[in-house]
Amino acid sequence: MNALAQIDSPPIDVTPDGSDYETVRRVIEMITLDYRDQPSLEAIAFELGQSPTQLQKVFTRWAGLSPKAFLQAVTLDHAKRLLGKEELPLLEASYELGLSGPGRLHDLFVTHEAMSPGEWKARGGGLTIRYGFHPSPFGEALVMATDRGLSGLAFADLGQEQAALDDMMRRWPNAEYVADQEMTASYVGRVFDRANWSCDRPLKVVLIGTDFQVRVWQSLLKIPFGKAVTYSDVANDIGQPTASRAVGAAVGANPISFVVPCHRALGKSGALTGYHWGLTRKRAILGWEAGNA
DNA sequence: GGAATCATGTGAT
DNA sequence: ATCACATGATTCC
Repeated sequence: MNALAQIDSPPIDVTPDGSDYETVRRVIEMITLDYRDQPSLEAIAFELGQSPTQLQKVFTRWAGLSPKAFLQAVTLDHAKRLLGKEELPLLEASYELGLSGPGRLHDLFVTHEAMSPGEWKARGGGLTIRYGFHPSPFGEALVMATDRGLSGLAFADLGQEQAALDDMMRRWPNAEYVADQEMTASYVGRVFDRANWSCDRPLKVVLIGTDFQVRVWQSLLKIPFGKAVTYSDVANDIGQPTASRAVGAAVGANPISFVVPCHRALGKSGALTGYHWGLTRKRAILGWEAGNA
């Protein structure tokens, strides 16, 4: 092999193929679980059966940060910095439930559309939802879409795909589900490849939830890339300052992870309080954003 | 710094 | 009605 062979993978941007994530996931897990004894890079590499340099390389390619810098990026200290910086762009054009409207709400250009109350009550009845699994930078992604747009995005660790699918199907039990990898594949490229983010055609997203939930999710969409807010910030933003706990519940019910950036909601102390698809993944996404901001 | 405790709004049963 | 929460503030160690 010649010297060029080692740059066979394009250095531009993160590869959307999910191959690095399993490694990264375990590193993050070890670092945060045993943060008391601060395992060295060597110790981690040994545990994973890899050489330190190899590990370093994989991690940096994935995160845009060295493991050390990454670790720093997910500490309380840094999280607090993400918080204080920017207020939500208070109450920009509000959207009526059931009405659709475009808006520049995310670095990923998104138009969202909410279900009408009637459609919500039907629990997905009369709706056809197509779904498929695809590798993503954060593990296997389950993508769901109606003919109106993206309606669900979930993550699964290896072997947990069925559980993720069950979880998602429970939300709209009366919908008809059709496996359709081909159809969902187009969304994966749009969502996980940043090169496609700020381009011509906005990503269409369908918010299926109660009135309150949809308001919370719309609020989340306003948080810029690499920034974060607290649950009470969101509560304020939707005009119910005492409802921060309810906001937490609604954030937790977010069906379109990553696109609706529920990972950018933190506790007031800056602590990562919870994530439906695992705290490790929340750290991973936040850290990845820190490295790619 | 925690741990315990309270007020709290929403959504599911 | 009642219960479980991805909260937050307060009040103790």
